[in-house]
Order: sequence, then C-alpha cells, then structure tokens
Amino acid sequence: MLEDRRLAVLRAIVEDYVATHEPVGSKALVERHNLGVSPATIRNDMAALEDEGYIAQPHTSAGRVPTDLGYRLFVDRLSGVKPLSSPERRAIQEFLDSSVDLDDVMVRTVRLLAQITRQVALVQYPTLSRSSVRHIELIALSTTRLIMVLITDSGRVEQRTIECAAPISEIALGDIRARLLVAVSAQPFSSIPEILSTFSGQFPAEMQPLVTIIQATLLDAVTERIDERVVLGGTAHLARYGDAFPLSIQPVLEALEEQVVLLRLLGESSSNASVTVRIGHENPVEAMESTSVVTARYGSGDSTVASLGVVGPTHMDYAGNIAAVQAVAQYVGRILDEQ
Amino acid sequence: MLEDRRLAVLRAIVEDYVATHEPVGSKALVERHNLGVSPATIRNDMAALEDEGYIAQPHTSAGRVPTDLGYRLFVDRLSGVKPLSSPERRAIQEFLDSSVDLDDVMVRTVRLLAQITRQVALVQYPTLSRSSVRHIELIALSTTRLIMVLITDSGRVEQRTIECAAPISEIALGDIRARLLVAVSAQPFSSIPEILSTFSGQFPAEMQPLVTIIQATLLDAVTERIDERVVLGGTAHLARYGDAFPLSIQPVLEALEEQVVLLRLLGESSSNASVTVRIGHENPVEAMESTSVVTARYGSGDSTVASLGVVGPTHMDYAGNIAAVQAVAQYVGRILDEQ
DNA sequence: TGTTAGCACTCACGAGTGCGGAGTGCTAGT
DNA sequence: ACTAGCACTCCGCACTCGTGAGTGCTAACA
Repeated sequence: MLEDRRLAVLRAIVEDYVATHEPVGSKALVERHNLGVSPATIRNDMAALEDEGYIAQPHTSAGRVPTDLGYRLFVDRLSGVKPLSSPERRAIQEFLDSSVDLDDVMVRTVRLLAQITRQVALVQYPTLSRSSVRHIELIALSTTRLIMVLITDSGRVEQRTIECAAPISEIALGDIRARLLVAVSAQPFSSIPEILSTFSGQFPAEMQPLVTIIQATLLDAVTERIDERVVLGGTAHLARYGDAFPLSIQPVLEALEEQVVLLRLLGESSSNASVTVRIGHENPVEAMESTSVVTARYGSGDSTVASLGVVGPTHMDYAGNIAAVQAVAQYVGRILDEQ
Repeated sequence: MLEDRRLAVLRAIVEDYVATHEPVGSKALVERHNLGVSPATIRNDMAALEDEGYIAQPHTSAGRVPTDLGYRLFVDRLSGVKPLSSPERRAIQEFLDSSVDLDDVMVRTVRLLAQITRQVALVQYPTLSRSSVRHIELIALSTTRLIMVLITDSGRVEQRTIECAAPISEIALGDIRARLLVAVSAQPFSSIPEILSTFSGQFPAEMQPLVTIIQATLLDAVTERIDERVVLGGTAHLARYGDAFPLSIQPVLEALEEQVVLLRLLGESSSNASVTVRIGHENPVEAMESTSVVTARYGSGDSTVASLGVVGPTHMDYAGNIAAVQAVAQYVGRILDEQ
C-alpha cells in the first residue's frame, strides 16, 4: 500500500520529467496526477525515494530528477509497453515491404526506427553463419588479379579481390573453380573450413601457390563476421536537446562513429529477453554515461541473428521506444524471412 | 597601393575571425598583424570594405565579421594554398595504401579527410559508366527467385535479386545465361542497352517472360547511377562549435542524412577547376546557408569520375581545407588506379 | 501510524542597474 | 594620405534583490 504509492510517485516523476525535462516538485505532482494525497505526503515519499537512491535533487530547493537507478526501476516494474497504433504498424509494414535487397532493408529499417522513435537508431547486419554456399565464381581481372564471388543460398553476395605474385593461368583457374564448386556447393559455411583442409592436396605442386591463396580467401570470407557491420541513422535527433542534453553531444557523436562502439552497444544485449534496456552508466561505453540504449534481437526464422535499437538521453520515452524497437525487430525478421 | 592594403585588411580580418570566432576590431588588427599604419587608418579601410559588402558589424560598436562575399574574395584572391607537411602526406599515403577494396577505400578516405580537416567529410563513389562487363552470372535461389551478379573489368560486383511470377526452368535459365554471357562479355556498359534491344528475339515465346525480366534487370544495373552514393563522416566535428556555430546544428545534421542533399553539395562543383569552394548562401542547400563546402573532383586515370569534399562553418580554415581536399583527391585517384 | 497543514528556510532565476571597455565615426591636424 | 584625439554607442559582466517554487520539520489530526 505504502510501497504502492511510492512506486506510483516514482512513475509520475519519471513521466513528468521525461515530458518536461525539468525537475518536478511535490505540488506539481499532485496536480498533474490524481494521487489522492497532499503534497506533504508526497514529500515524505520523495524523501524516502531519495534515500533509496531512485531520485535526486539537482540542488536544494529544487524538484527531483530520476537517477539511473530510478529509471531502471521504472523500466523494470512500472512502464507498460505502449502498443503502436495500427496506422503506425501498417506504415512500418508498407515501408519495409518495398525493400529490394538486404542493404536496402538495413537502410530503410534504420531510417524508420529513427523516425518513429525520434532517436538515433542502430541496425546490425544479420549474421550469415547459418548460410550455405549456393555458388562460387573465380574470374581473372588481369594477369595477376582475380576476383572471387561467393553467393549464399539466402542471396547474399560476398566478393574478394585476390592479388597474385605470379601470372594466373586461365586453365589452372578454371580447374580450381570447377573443383571448388563441386567441393563446397550447398555446404553450410560452418563446414567449409574442414572441407578446405584437404582441398589443396588434389592439385600439382606448381598450382599450389594459386590454390593456397584462393583457399585462404574463401576461408576468410566464410569466417569473417559480416554481422560486425552496423548502420546508423537519425543522428540529427541528438541535436534536438539544446542544453537539456547532458553535456555536449560531441563525445556521443564521436563514439557513434566507431563501428566497434556500435557493436558493443548492441552486442551485449541479454540473450532471449525480447527487449534490453541499458540506462546511463549501465552501458559499456564511457562517453555515453548519460544516454540509454534500447535494443532487441531480431531474426529470420526461429534463430535470432542480430540486434537493432535506439540510443537517446536517459530521459527518453522508454515505453514508446521499447514498443517501437520491439515492433520493428519483429517486422524486420519477417521481411528477411520472405526474402 | 591603397587597394592592396584594403585587401590585406580583409585577409587579416578573415584570419583573425577564423582563429577566434569573435568580431575583430581595428586595434587588435594592427597589433596582431604588422600593417604599419594606425588603427584610425584601418578604420577607414574597414568602413570602405563594409560599404562594398565584404564585412559587417553584428551591432554598432562591435568589431567586424566577414560576410559571405568577404570570404569569397578571400578565397579567390588572397589565400595561398597551405601545402601539407610531408609527414601528413606520408600518413595519407600509408593510410590509403592498406585499403583492400573499393568500399574500404571510400570509408578510409572519408575518415582520413574528416580527421585532417576536422570537418564533416563527404566522398562520392566513383562512377562506373566507363566500365565494361567482365562476367555475368544467373543463379536460381528457389523456384521463383534468382540472383544476377554482374562483374566489371574493374572488379566491381553488382547484384540484383529477381522475383519471377512463374517457376523458373533451370534449363531455360542456363540457356539465357550462356547467350547473355556471349552477348555482353567485354562490352562497355554504354553499349549494353543497344545489345539488349535485340536480345530477346532469339528465344521462343514461352521463355519471353523470364528473358524480359532478366533483361530489364540488367539494363537497370548498367544504367543505374552507382555514383549516386556518398559516404559521410566526421559529423562529430559539427558539435565542436558550441554556440559559435550559426544557429543550431540540427538542420545541418538532418540535411546531411539525405543522400540527395549530399549529391547536390558535391555534384555541382565546376568542371575542371581543381578545387571548388561554395560559401554560405552560394551552396544549393537551404538548410546550410551558414556552412561552406570545399570540394574537388578525383579520378582514376585521366578521366575525372567523382567528387569529395568537406563541409564546415563559413568561418573555416579555407587554406588548410583546400590543401587537404586537394591532396586527398590526388591520392585517392592514384589508389584507384593501382587497384 | 500514516496523513495533513503550517511554517521557516533555501536557493535558482529573472529583472533591473551601473559601469568598464572595446569599438566606432568624425574632425582637425600633420 | 595618414594620424591623433575625442565624443559616443552599446555589449557584456557583475551585482543586487525580490520572487517563487520547493523543501524539511513539527505539530495536529483521523
């Protein structure tokens, strides 16, 4: 009962603060929410909440502001997910449906997410570790350069150019190509390394240099983590909070330019929870102590493959952003299935 | 003589203003530059410069600030190009040399440019209109989907997935693939449309739907302007100017998220001048009235193929940025030649 | 015991005021 | 043509001070 009201007070504080970005006082609180008690009572609750570390005063005789801990409690226990309106859902569907290829899906998704949440959006490329080889092509571009093109069953295309020390024999190349095609066709990426381990044995010594480099390149292509690419969008939203944004936005912008940082922001989302929220100092990037990150995993089929999410100030609309991230993750998964 | 000094005064004003971001007065001017005359004389010159529209006062009894016109004159007549230091040049060379493919070159270039100019950098993908077809591949992914992969002589790979209404016959597809390969191999992109115009005639009626859609896709691939892609980097530098940056940086960030805008910024650079500078209102994007754009064309071989450049506040270090843009353009051209 | 009313206290914020100084234009002198 | 001097403007800064929102505490109340 008492506990209940305290939580209600915290919730009200978070909501008001998110809406106004100004410290909220006891009087304003009872006016805007019908809590059924007097400001004095609220003050007692607030004092208790402050003791427990959920809220803080910027200075004496100012209202209260939620701490990271306060937001955490809010997110964990209080905020109901705010479902998207059906026009919104329809818009998402339509927008993503018109994508033509994977790159396009990624770009569209990040724009969409940035637009509906009005935050910075991140989308990670889906991993292709479960892919298998549909086709492989080796083509000479000049006497010493050739290109390898790898096509997966999901329609992804990977390319590598290879520079050889010695001139390439067209015949040898054709031979390697044919045998390689037989060896790896329809094989899942995961079994390629083993297949390759015995592959070069069937060729004569003079072809070894060429075989070796091709083999190494292919190995690199199938083991490279393509899911280590993250698309970024909506950075302009950072500038929306003039001084309200804690500190300058520069360090944040700088951090967001590093792929590694983006991966860390997305990567460490907990395994199977549908949506992960990391608040303020909870997130692993130092420059972003005063931002929160809302991420979700998405996947085609039943296997989760990558993450997407949004980044914004800790005083963000958690309910709305969680709903949006969740919905977009769902739709993207579906779209990828269709393709 | 008198004219000479006026120009010297303008130059000094621009230099000081760029350095300090504060209106510069007559006294400070004679102190920091050895102009050999008294502040009063400078004041007369300044009054004249103001009449002619090269400088302006934010308010009475404040120093002068260069106008766009002033910067224009400065850039056209006064600023000697500041050559890069040789360690800088070496760094550029080394940094770009380690690129592995085109995407990598683009990404590295944009980072490099952003880093040395400390501005937002833009790099446009080189056009491939002069490419010719090295290889083309058609591969079925499922009964109704296939993928087309197009490889150019420069080693670029273009891909398209095609969705067919009717199930695809493997035999028909193989037939089309073989004939298409013969028809377009080694042909320059520019002549593909003509070749395709008579291509479908050789196939029986029942194959027409498939042939038609493949043909259309190929046509799309060779005529699509791949050079309409621009990589962006260094946006964090925008935040460096706290309030000094004219207005908020939000509209600028927003504008920079639009590919179309980036293209307009880069695209309309004058034909053969080595470096183009567009100052303030001169540039075609409304939201960027108070930014300047320094661009250069770069190219592999002797044909210029695309543009790169930097965007920053009008009070930027023109001499330094021009030198950097020029140098990077040169090196990128060279790197692309090697590849 | 939990809630409320009252009260004294704190302190950020905005408006008003005054002043110094940087900068200007003008005029008369060199 | 340049300079020195001078009166004038007006921004920016510091200072003050009243106001009001907000607090904690205490005592009364259900």
